[in-house]
Amino acid sequence: MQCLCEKLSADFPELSPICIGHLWLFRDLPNETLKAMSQSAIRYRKQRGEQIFLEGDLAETMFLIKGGRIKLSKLSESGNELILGYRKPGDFIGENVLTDAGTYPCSAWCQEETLVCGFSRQQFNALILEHPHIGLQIIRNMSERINWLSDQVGNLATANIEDRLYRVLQNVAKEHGAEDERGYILNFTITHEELGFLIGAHRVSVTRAMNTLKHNGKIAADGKSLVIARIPQ
Amino acid sequence: MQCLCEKLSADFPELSPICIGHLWLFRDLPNETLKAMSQSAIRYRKQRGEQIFLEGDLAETMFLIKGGRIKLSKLSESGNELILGYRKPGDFIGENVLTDAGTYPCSAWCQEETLVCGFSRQQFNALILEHPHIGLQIIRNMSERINWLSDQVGNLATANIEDRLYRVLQNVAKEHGAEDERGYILNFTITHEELGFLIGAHRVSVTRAMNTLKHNGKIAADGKSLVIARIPQ
DNA sequence: ATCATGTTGTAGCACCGACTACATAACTGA
DNA sequence: TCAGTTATGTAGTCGGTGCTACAACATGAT
Repeated sequence: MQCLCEKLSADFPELSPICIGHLWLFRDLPNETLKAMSQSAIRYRKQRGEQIFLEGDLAETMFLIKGGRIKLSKLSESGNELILGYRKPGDFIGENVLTDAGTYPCSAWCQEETLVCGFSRQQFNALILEHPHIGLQIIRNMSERINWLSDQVGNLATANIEDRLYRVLQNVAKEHGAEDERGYILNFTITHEELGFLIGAHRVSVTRAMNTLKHNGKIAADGKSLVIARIPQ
Repeated sequence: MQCLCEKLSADFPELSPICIGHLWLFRDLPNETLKAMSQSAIRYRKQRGEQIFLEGDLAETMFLIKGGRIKLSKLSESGNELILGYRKPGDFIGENVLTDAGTYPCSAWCQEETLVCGFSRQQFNALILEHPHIGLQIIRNMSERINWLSDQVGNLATANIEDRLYRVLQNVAKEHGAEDERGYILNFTITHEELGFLIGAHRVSVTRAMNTLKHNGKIAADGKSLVIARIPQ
């Protein structure tokens, strides 16, 4: 079938196979429904550094990430940036369009060139009511997010920066990286400053902690990638 | 219609009107479906201090809270308890039954006498597929939870204990307490130790912070309740 | 009453980590 | 190739908070 994504994504490096247009869950839908649906969605193709939405914006659209990587962050009242996590192709962001409150609780920034597929509240509502499988998919996705956030809360509550850093690196690598016998491979760069925003620590402290982690063999640089050793058990 | 909840809840103090048995979204369902559904669910009535499930348990059941209050907590690797939040009647817990991983990311403890309604993964799946409205309801609920957790992450990342405490108190009171012209009223007791688990701080530090908050007029004791002043703007 | 248990208040020491400041890479684009 | 920018490394000071220890209550059971 005809999906707008395909036109936009002609030269796009890696693309998620998950698409409202040809999602497996739509296999058995009549063609014209599919077409209507996939064409009613708004597509955005954005460059690194651009935003999808900002914390506090009226939440009127939710998005499915087709390709790229998106950073969810918010501002702490001390004015510092605070990273809530990264989202990858196949993930949904901005699901709280359905909440009454109706503003995004965080901002979404593109870390790389990114392709997303947006749905309005009404479209989204209708979509779920008509195709409950999508609801299930979203629930699973949100559940992962809750797990991650719970983990983060656990992390942040333990004082030690070194441990916090190690665990966050593991989580990020587990979710977004590859894996081999040495451990998880994180193959996109995160600056120390960003890591600081992620674990709520000062940049300088991150640098220190990174060095001791390297020194203790818990992490290792491999060209541009970072190898995070699994916890030996 | 006949709902098991009613039998169990004969003498229960306050009960959530939300019930799979007579949820508004079921209004227009045929009576026998309703009956079958509400009777297939497992009901638990538990006392203060009992658990619904434990972190790491195989996640096979999700629950709708009918009455009472449930504390979600986990153990940090330092072995400390860490409270992720409280859930009230009408909320869902254990939604990650749908995740592949399949273990609960946290434990659920009853803070008071509590009545819950449990559904197996299969029941839950079927329920959502047949009645997508329930899916929507759950998505809304999870979205609130994500907001709370995001907020918590923000809180924990800002170093200052006093601010952390104040904000957590506000959030808890906003969600679970009453409200009058003085501010939010928290009418169930949380010990300083619990507050410590909630903000990831030492009990002694909580006591200190509570006193300065009282001294600065940000909070005030009113018998057994706690009045949390709104931020004046 | 008495005891046991749980909660809150207070003090002092030690230490982690925020912060500032500056040096040294590494990268980017003319 | 050079300058401008961004990322990383290192040092020293200082405040916040963890931790231990103990005292003062409160509550409830026997």
